[in-house]
Amino acid sequence: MQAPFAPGNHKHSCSECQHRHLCLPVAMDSRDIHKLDAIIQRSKVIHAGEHLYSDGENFTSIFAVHSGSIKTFIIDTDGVEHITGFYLPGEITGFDGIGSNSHGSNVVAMETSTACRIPFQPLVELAQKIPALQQHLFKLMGCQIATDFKIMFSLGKQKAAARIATLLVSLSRRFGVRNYSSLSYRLPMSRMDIANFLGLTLETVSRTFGGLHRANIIHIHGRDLLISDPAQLEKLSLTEAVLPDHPLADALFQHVSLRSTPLRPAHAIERDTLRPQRTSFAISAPAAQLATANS
Amino acid sequence: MQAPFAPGNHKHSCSECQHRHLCLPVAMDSRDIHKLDAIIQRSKVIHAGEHLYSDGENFTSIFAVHSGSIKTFIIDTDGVEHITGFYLPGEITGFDGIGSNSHGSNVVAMETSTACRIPFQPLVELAQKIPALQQHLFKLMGCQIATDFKIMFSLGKQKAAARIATLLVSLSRRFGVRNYSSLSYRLPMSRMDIANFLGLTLETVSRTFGGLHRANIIHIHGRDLLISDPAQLEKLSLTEAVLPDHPLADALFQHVSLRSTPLRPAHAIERDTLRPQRTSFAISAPAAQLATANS
DNA sequence: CGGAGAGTTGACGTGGTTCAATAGGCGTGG
DNA sequence: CCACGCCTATTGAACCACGTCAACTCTCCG
Repeated sequence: MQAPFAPGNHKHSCSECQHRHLCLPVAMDSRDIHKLDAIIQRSKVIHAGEHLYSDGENFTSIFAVHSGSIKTFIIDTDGVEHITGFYLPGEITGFDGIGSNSHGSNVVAMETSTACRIPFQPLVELAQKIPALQQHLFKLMGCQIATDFKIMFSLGKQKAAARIATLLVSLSRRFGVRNYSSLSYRLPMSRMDIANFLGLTLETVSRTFGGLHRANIIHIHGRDLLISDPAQLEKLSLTEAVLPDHPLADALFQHVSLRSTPLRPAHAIERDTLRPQRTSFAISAPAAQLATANS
Repeated sequence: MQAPFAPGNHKHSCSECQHRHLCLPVAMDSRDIHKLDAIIQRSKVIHAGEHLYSDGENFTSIFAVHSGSIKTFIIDTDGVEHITGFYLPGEITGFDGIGSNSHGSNVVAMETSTACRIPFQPLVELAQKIPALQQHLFKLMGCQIATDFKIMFSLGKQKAAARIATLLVSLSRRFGVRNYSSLSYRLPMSRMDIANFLGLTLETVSRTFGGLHRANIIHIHGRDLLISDPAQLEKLSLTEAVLPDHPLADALFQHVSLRSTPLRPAHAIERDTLRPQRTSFAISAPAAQLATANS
């Protein structure tokens, strides 16, 4: 299922890439970028469910998402999967394999995507000559670690609603940086993937979305999301737990909602406010500043 | 509470350090190590509860534990702490600050410890000249990321008993690599810290220890631990969840244990088998191979 | 000995899981 | 165009692993 990379197949230069302000090229001036181009292998299209690399493979490369979206996950001895991250265009993954020289994780596309393969050894040798590139690689990995710490906090301390709010806010910021709407986007992943990543079940995710919808914080229809109260969502994402006497508790929690508002069915939302926004976030748009940490 | 570092205070060389085979020096031959010595600031003693650095401080350095043990944690907006890792002698922490140039986490000593402060910018400049050092830094950060993925799995998917088994096995391996007993050691951290790190409560940790004790997998008395059935512990640490019909379920779970063995009190263990082993793991012992990923 | 902090144990509540049934989305084929 | 199947998502109800609250005990240390 592998090897979607045509070696030496770089029709496009990193200097023209729409994600050059988010990805590796930020660390390099124009005359150095062609050295990067000489290393990087631009990928063919990768369809939903196809692997970029798999658990146990030798570590040779890191990967930059070019379009679409991917997820990374590890598999335990029983074959249980756990998703460790979602990556959007311009974000880089695969660093976890450096330490042991073999990947301990898997990367698969969540939708039709493209990714750039960056052989690590040549990259490291280039970084040896270009201090700014070395520095940037350290920064990228540092960001990954800082992000992982936040995810750990979420998994360890936050309640379901806060975990989901955290994820939505993270996606919101990252879409925003990419010049997409930060308040209205299409979730790249299924409920199942969200649940897996957040350490919840699909049902809990579904119910929590319902609660956030009822509380008028978000409007969600399938994977189409509209954040109608970003301030409240942000607030939720920062809390450890929502106390039962919180003004939103009625709408947010199952145990309370049963004895409260009968509430319209979740699918009765105004589709017209949502649909026009439904641009597939796949490609295009000139990028902005340096990416904030992913998720 | 800060600045325990006397600048230029390096009485000892990294080349004589007992952790040179685990720490930064592994990447360098003897003639390069003095360059490291010129950068590194060996610390004064840091007592339990004292900070190496705190949330919000400018990022300037990473830290290597020299003796004792430390924990890193982040603090959310409500002041809730979440421990993100425990570090033993020879292990390095602080990488999370690289990306944003300011620390997003805190490091405090769990017992009287010493640590080496490694200013990052000089280190990076040194790495620019010494490829093996650059490579090793990438490896260290890669290991941290791979480790974080495993912790995420634990927090997201494993039940209390499996999380605790995972932690104990991790400590076991890391003590083993440092030439301490891997089957009998003293926990460097409190029940509260374990609970916090694993996303549990102190009470659940206590009960789970009790269960593992009753199942004769471990013997624990306060912080003194004896792993009497390493194979079972390892097995537990690999499972997502222990099924109710598992042979050990009787001893492991509260809900079952209530209707099962009345069990002797936890403190009725043979203290003589435990106490002689109770060497504070603080210092000494020539180290072995390259450290496996921490936790 | 006495007081404080750490750890254990019990009883009970609850957030989230589990199992199960139902509903919507979408491609295929008639 | 609708019918059908398949997959994803929603909703409901019962259960349980863990959290919460509250004693109580042990250990350490002055």
